[in-house]
Parts: sequence; C-alpha cells; structure tokens
Amino acid sequence: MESPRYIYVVDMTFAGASRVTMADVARVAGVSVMTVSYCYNQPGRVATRTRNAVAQAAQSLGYLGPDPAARSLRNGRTGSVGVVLGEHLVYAFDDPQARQFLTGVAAVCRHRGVGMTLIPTTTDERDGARVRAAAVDGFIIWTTVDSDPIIPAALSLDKPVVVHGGPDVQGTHLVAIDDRAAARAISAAVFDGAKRPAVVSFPLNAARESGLTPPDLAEITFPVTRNRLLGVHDYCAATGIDSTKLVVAVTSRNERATSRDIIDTLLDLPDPPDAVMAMSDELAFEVAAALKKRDLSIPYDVSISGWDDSPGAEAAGLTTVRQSLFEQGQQCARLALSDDNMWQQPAWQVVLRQTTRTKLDLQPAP
Amino acid sequence: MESPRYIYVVDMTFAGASRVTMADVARVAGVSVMTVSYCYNQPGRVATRTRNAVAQAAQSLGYLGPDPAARSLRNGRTGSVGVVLGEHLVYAFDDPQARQFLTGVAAVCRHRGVGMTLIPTTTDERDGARVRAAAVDGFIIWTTVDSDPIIPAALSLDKPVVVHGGPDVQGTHLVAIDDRAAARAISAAVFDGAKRPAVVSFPLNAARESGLTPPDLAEITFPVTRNRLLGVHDYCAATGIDSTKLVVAVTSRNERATSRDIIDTLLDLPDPPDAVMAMSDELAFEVAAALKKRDLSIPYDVSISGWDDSPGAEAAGLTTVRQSLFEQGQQCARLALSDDNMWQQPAWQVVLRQTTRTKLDLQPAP
DNA sequence: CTGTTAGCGCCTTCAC
DNA sequence: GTGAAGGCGCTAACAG
Repeated sequence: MESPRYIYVVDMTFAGASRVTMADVARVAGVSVMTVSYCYNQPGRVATRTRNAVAQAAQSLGYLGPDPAARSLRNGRTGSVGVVLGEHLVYAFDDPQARQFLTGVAAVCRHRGVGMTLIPTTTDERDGARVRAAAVDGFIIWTTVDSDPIIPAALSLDKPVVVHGGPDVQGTHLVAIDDRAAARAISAAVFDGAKRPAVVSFPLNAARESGLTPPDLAEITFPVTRNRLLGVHDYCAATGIDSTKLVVAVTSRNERATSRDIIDTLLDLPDPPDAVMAMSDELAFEVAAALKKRDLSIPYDVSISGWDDSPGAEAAGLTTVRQSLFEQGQQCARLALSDDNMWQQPAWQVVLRQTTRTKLDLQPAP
Repeated sequence: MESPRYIYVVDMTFAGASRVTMADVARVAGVSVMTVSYCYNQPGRVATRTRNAVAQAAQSLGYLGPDPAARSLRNGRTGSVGVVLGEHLVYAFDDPQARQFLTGVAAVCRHRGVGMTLIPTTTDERDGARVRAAAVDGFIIWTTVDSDPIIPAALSLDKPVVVHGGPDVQGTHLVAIDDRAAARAISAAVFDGAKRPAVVSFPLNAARESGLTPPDLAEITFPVTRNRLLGVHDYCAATGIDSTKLVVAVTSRNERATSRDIIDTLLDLPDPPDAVMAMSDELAFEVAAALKKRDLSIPYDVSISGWDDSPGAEAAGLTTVRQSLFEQGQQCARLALSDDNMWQQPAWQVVLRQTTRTKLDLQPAP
C-alpha cells in the first residue's frame, strides 16, 4: 500500500494545480485559449470584462500561469542566465573574488527578474553536454584555462557567451581588466629597490600543481596568471632585472590555508625575497602573516602587494591593484542578457599603502 | 547597416547549430527520430552501427543534443533545483551561514550533475509568478517569514518544496535543528550566574527593524528568531528569571557592521548586560569586539555565546551552538531532488569554550 | 533493436 | 478585441 509522498493544502486553489492548462481556463471562462494567453502576456489587448472572467476562471481552477517549459519551447527564452564556475563551484562561495563577482551578477539578475543557474562541471568529457543541456539564455564563464571545451560548447548554442578573466575566444565577450598592464604597474610599486623579487602566483594550469617554479610561460594555460606574469616580466625588462632570477611560488588555490606551505617554502629559501607580489589580497595576507611569524618587518625587510583591494586591504594598509569584481559581474550579466552593447574594459588602479616603500605615482596612463 | 552581433567560429560543426533538430539528424542518418532520441537517452538500447551512423550524422550537421526546453516540456524534468534566498539574494554571498548552506547544496548538485537556479524575489506581489515561472524540479527556500506567499506558490506546482529554518508549512519538508531546545541549552551555558542577561537577535520580521525591543513574541514572524527566543524564555522559566526583564537587541541583518550600532546601544545601557547570547557567531564576534573596546573582560565581566560554530569560533574560544549548515544544505538538495526519503532532523550540540563561565554538561538529551 | 503515434502547453500567424 | 490552425523539438507508450 502506497501513501502519498506529499500532503497538500486542502484549498482547491492549489491542489493538483500543475495539470491545469490554459485550455481548461479557456473552457471555464468561455473564451479561446489565445485569449487566456493574451491575458498573461499582453493584458492591455484584452477587454477588461474578458480579463476578469479569465482571472476568475484561473483562480477557481487553481491555474497559476503559463508553464515555463512550454513557454520557452515556444519563444526560445528561459529567463535565466547560466554561470559556469568550473570545478570551482563547490568552493566558489568561499573565494572572496568569486563572491563579489557573483554578487554583481545576482544584482543584475534580481533587477531584471531573471534567475541565475549555476551549471556544475567536473572536468570530464560530459561537461559539454551539461552546458548545452542547461536551459538558459546566455552563459557567463568564470575565468578558465585556454582551451576549455565548455567555451565552444556554450558558443555552439547561438546564445551570448561572456568569459570573465579569460581566455579571449572569438565569438565571446571578454570581461577583464588589462592584467598585464596592471601587473607591470604593481610590480613597479612592490619591486622598487628590491634585490630579490618574488611572486606568489595563482595556479598555472588545470593541474593546479603547487611549487617553486621558474616561470615557464609556455605551460601556463590560465590567461589571468599568464598575463600577470607577463606584466612582471615587462617590468623586469624595463628596469634591467633578470627575470630568470625571479622566484615564482605557485599556489594550487587562492586560499590562505592552502597556500601556507608554499609561502613558507618561499620565505625559508636560503636567499629569501625582499619583495613579494601576490596575485590576490588573500595570498598577500598570508604572506604578511608568515613574515610576522618570522619577525620580519613590512615593508622594510620585505615589501608586499596584493590584488583586488578587497574589504580588509585598506585596514591592513595593503598596497594592491584595485578592481571591482562586483561591477565586472554586473557587466557580465548584462552582456549575457544581451542588454548592453556599450562594452568598455573594466578599470583598475594601483593603490599605494603601507606595505610598499615606493612613493611613485603609478596610475595607468589615461 | 547592421553588423553581426557575434562572430562565429567558421567550423560548420557549430554554425547555426541551434536550428538543427533530431528530425534532421534522423533524415541524414536514415533512421527514425526515435532512434536518434534513444541514442542520446538510452544508448545501450541502440545497435552500435546505428549509433555510429547517428553520431556521424549529428556531427556533420552540427547537432548538439536534445533541446532542453523541448525535453522538459515533454518529460517534465528540468535538471535544476530552485533556490530562493529572498531579498537576501544580493548579499547571501556575504553571510557565512548562507554560504555554508549553499556550498552544501552545490556539492549535491554537482554530484548529481544538476544545476542550481537562484531565483530572485523582491517582496512584491510578482514574486509568486517569478517562483512559478522558474524551470526547476524542486524548490529550496532559505529561512523566511511565517506566511511568505512564495511557499504556497512553490507548493502549487506539484514539485518538492524544502524549507530551511522555517516556517513549517504542511506539504513542505522542513530542514532545521530544534532551535528552541538549542536556545534553551545555550542559555544555560551563557546565562549561568548572570544577573542581567541579554540577547542579540536576528530580525523579528520582514520589516527588519533594529531596536532594543521587549520581546513581544506575537510580532515575530521569523520562525528561527521566534523559536530561539522561546528557548531563552524556557530557560528563564525553568530558572526563575523574569523574562520580561530580558533585554533583546534586535539587529536588522546578520552582519557585523550593520549590527554595530545596536550592540553599542546595548552595552552602553545604564545597566549593561553581564551575559549576552548572540544568534550567530558573527554577531558574537561583534559583541566581543565592542566589549574589548570598553576594556571589559570575557567571560568575567560579560559572558557571551554565538551560534553555528563557524570557522573562526574555535580560534576565538567562542562558546556556541554547533550545527552543520553544509550538511543541512546537502539534505535540502537531496529532498528537493526527491532523492532522500530518510529524513532525520539535523543535529546540534553546545560547544563550551572560553567565553562562558559554566562547566555544566549541556548536550541535548538523546 | 527500431519505428509509429500522439501529444507535452504554449504562442506566432493570420483571420475575422 | 477575439479565435482557429499549426507547430516549437522532443519522448512516453506502445507496437513489431
């Protein structure tokens, strides 16, 4: 003997509602199906009396409006933007950058009354299918590797595809600051006068191996990481630093606990750095904590810089690259909803505070 | 003159793909439409040769798999769970509790390969329509007020509805700890020996007015807030404390910065509290900071307790109610996907640390 | 293992 | 201001 899975409110307004269709409402109201459809989609077109009759019929039957699946089959819109966070999904809510970005996306979605669908991926070959099977009107892809197959998969659907961070693929919109220029500028702030510059870097590629790597640009497939390292090299080239001597500590994740080991390794080198450019404020905070533990002063023994100017950077006096992930999230959402043709590259700015020694003015050229 | 909105990869595999249907593939492969459908949905059922022929036809036409809208119109499933965070949506990613919860939901979704659709609401009368218009297989509703209309709206669709926190509505699944019992237990820990107990509370209702309110239970429509205050009253009743003398500082949001003013007001009362039960660890941290600013010692001048045992509580030595929002998120997701009939109420536990003076054993009865 | 039939619930198109 | 026809792309149910 089976018992019902759910117990419904007895009110007939709601019972079994999902099986009621426009046709039922039309029959009860004594009008055609089209009239019911108009009542929901172009109410101005329907006579007030008719509209009331339809409303009453709908109410008495517990009809609750057009079915979303049928509607989107018919008109091709789903009312949701897809957001692909990659393997990242499960810890996206812990990453301050991803959070600010998602908040920006959410703000636009809420304003427009559209949903945001987080699409899970797992780095296996079924990801393309999952992306294509998502009922969304456009895609936002959180920073990924150069030839991530989900990008062509998303592109194949004839819907807007917006990539945040990178890579820059033909047919997509790229929303990202000029990481290379910003890296060059922040290098000037943090490496000014340094003898032994070092970088604490995001992962190089999907393998996410941590290590003290000499920067082999060829194996870097995360565009953000690559562009920032290129910017550092630009600075080295311009100032006569031998960039092959640059130490790059690569973390496997943008998270303090995860990066602790490699940062310790970096600071305990026989010839430890006297200036550290970190690719995020989080990582910079961890470097600062590690320096404090070693009784090294910032910026006199070691100057450090972060990236993002996240909440907390100001209080910590951290020199950093300011950018608004929130605004970038908003921009991505607008582009994914085809609601913004006025593309402009997001702004960035070097914010000089107390963790670096330089007094130079390091803003980007206008 | 119009220029094309997107530039597509020239590869014909992808161009204009979205207009290719199963019928086209069937024609080219020389089979029926059903066979193509089987190839995608029950490949084991199709002969290898046929399957290859279909795959080749699909490839040559640039067919990329079944259209999600058509598929869900037909079979009634969408492959996504809806999550309603209320007005909360835009700052949900800042709230540590909501984040842990969402991470739990995301973990299950990723495992099952289903998406999670965040449904925006704005507290206007169109919310019901927005909820119903979401193409999802089930709803998860983040803690809300007693008679939030989105609950009947979601219920009317004949899909599983899971409410986290509260309210407990017939026909929905409720996932929440026994807040009342837990509040009584944590009260025993934090108020033990106190002369002037106080509570720093979540909002009472959707108005979210901050204030130093005498606890009028009738106006409280957030079940979580109500249950926790009831638990405090239970404790008062059992120990002979006059609960009308209990001071309740109500915050408008579970966030440190927002709650600062009311906490200052509370601590600067002519007769300030000597024990504070806060409804979250965040709020407790803010209380601790405010006490420190006043050079009051914890727990000797003032004992305090938090709620959730979030990361950070242990390091701070905070006495708190431990619960796993992550597991609760997982449970909600499973229920929303009709994948879990083994419902059991989530566990909680009082964790005694250094911010309270009591040494009693305060675990829940088995 | 493959095909036929019959819609899913709605909205575009075109008539009146 | 309203209605009739037709089909969006797919799959459940049932043959064979």
